[in-house]
Amino acid sequence: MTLSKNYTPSEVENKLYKFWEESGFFKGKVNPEKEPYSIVIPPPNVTGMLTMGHILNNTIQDILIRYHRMKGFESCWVPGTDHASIATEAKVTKMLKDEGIDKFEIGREKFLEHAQIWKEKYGGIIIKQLRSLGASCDWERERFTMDDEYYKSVIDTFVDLYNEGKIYKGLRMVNWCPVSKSAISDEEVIFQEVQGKLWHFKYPMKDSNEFVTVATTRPETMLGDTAVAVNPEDERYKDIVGKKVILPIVGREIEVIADDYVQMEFGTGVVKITPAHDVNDNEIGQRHNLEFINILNEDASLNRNVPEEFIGLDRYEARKLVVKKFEELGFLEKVEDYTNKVGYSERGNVPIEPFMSEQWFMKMEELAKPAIEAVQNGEVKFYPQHWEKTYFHWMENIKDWCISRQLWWGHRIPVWTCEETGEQKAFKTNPNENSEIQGTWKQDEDVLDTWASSWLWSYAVWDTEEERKYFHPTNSLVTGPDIIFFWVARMIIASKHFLNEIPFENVYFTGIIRDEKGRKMSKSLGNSPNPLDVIDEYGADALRFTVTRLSPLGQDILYSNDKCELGKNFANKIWNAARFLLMHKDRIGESAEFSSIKITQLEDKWILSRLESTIKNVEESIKEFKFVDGIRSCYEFIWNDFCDWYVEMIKIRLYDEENPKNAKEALAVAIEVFDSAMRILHPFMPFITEEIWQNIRPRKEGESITVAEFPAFKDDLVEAKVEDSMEEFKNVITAVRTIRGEYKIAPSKNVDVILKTDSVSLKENETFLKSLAKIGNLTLDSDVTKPRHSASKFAQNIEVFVLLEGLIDFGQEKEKIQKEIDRLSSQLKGVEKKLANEKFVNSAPAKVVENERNKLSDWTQKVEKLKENLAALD
RNA sequence: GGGCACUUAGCUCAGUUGGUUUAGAGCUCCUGCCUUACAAGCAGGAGGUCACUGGUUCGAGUCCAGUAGUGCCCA
Repeated sequence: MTLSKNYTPSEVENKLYKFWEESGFFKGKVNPEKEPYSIVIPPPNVTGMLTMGHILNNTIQDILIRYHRMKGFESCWVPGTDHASIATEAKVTKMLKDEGIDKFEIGREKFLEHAQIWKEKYGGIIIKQLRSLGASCDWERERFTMDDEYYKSVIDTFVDLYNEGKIYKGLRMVNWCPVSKSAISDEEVIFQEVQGKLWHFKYPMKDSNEFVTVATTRPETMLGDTAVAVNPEDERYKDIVGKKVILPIVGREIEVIADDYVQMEFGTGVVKITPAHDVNDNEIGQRHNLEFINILNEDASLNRNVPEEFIGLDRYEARKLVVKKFEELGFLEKVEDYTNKVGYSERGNVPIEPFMSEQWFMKMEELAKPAIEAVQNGEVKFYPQHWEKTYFHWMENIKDWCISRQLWWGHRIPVWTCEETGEQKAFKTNPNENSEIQGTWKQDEDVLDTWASSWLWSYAVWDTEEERKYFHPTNSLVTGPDIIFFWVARMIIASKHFLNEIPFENVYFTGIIRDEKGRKMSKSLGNSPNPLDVIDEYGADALRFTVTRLSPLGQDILYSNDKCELGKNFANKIWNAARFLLMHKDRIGESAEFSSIKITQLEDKWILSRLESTIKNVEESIKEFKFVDGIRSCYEFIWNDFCDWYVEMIKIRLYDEENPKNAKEALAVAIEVFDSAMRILHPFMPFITEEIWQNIRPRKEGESITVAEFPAFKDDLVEAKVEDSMEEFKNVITAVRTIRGEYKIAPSKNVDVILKTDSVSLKENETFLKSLAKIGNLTLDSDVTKPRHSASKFAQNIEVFVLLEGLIDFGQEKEKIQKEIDRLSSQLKGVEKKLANEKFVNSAPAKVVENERNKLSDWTQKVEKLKENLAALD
């Protein structure tokens, strides 16, 4: 068979993925014969598209799952998406609006129908996109957080917690998103620095000509002020505490109160208090029994609790008008530029409003305890471990969770109120359809926070109880640290509370993919490449290789498309190595049977030894989640060991016309090794390894590398002596090549070389030396003096002399030798100093001291020889 | 204000429990090569007082403290 000179990923990737999926290699089922290995995907937003973040995240999951599949685990990777209440509802609302349909006019039922249609049509694109990355998910298990079964689990969970008394309704201050007209969680509020103003307003004292000056960044909220506060320690204001102030514009009398919260240094030391529209003011309001005046509608326009002319104004219009009024009244003292941090709604991308509203809350403190322990005692391990600190800090200061959202798309809160009796109760099924339950019941209008559904993900995705028991706890979760609170912590809480099991043993937190300048990738910056375009251009394997290679444990990644060259070049290198083997196979005919070959050649022993070390490295790296090390190890083995050295060495045997057996055996070993290399690399680069694996040897119909055995580490094949001999060999060749380079000897021209050594191994491998270093006459002699017309170099302790009659530049040669003498001498001083230090000799391990002694004798000898060589040039 | 991380070659990063000659890769750069797998390649080379200052130690890129800078999280 002939392969094209360059690897073309597009020609193989789709074809292979189709083959894998149709063959059902990715399916996981309960199999008592095998140990399970399971992963649940962090469900991407159903409205989402594949981003570079997903690429990194899912590549790592795929490495884990493919590796364990090959190791013989019953592996199962469950894919799916979440329903993303706010994001989806916003999209559907907008779509309807564009069609001239108002959400509220059509009502809840109709809206949900539209949403469902939208989801079927446009949702979950990302799941299809993951296939082009090579992700080996069990696609038949694709889950959605609003699937019937899953929906039921979420509702059941709510009802159970409700009945345990863990859920309550309360009037609280929440983060209100005026765009989605819903509460959002603390975690969905993004603080951004904003260049704003600090307005200084004068409030007149009642029955006096005095004023107090307050500073604010949000003038419109003054319409809801119900107090003015000073610090009780503040001497300046001691006498006004308890007095009344007339709130300008509104005309309300409000009191001056004293509270520790007020910072004397900030502004004038007097602050306005708006208990219904500021978190801190809210607390003060509670402490001082202040009136809570809500001045906002759900869309952040002003409601009827403000003077006539403000009613219905947008909050920012109202701000302008308030400032204008103060100016007119002469109560605007000054305006300063001021930078402050404003909370923005992650979804609506507008400033949020602290807003008093009736919401459902979950009591978290008790629930969190077992989840804290699970991480403390190592049941759940974090990689990198330092994220534990963040986890503990949040968990130990956990606040009650606002789980209601004023939306329709989601799990509707199953709390019902009896119209006749007013009784409130949670039901797992509609009480109106249950003849045993009396009365007419009306269900709560709100839906649950999306995370209150995805927190069951680790265990609610399994089909049956039997399956869950087999696959759960899952083995590893791979996710971003940005959702450590949203999701990771809550999954641990849910799983511990409901099953008394951990949801996963390991959590691997990926880094964040940034652009070359270190900026986060975002739509607005336009610095976020479309992964599908990257895959088209470079291939999925190249992209996988690149993100893995650039992604040390827990570190952010500075990514740019051109870095995929690295992976593309590697893929091409592998491709050509395979091509090389196949070309020789065509020429030579069938190779020998590997198992029948007696391995005697140095390079064969060496490559087999290196292969084993590589297997060991890769396995350890996967175990420790150090994927960079694993892929680096593969890269070095294939490129440096196999291609640069091994292939070059076996060429001599492959072209051995006199003894065809040599060629067949060499090819057999090479193919055996390469076959293993493909299997080791497969979890990282699935496509190219499959394509080559299929071609390198005859395979049966339907056989696949995805379910082939991962090479088992065989300790006895690691041979230190062989590796040492090979190092010596490589060093000699490099020394000759370096001299050739220094003296600009044409690559086609042979040189004569003398090696001052009695190395048996070198003697045995003379042919290779000659071939790889382009040597004409080669002499190995332990008892030789430097020929005058030669350049010399040390290869370890072997002196290498390259005879350069007529070419040698004595001046240059002397300079080089002198430089080397100087360098070694200074090194020697350090060693001598160490060895002269009694403390060192006494307290350092014997091995280390021994090492230093060896250095001393080696280098001393070398320096002597160099001096001799130098003298010989005079 | 509190916490977490990071700082090693021009760039992106490795560097295991402190001890392996000269702190390693890749990219970039320089030199020479279309050598019968690969120019997306081959061979060779240059390039670093490991952010700074102290400390612990016989010995520090590695451990500790402080300083500076960068990034993120929380308030």
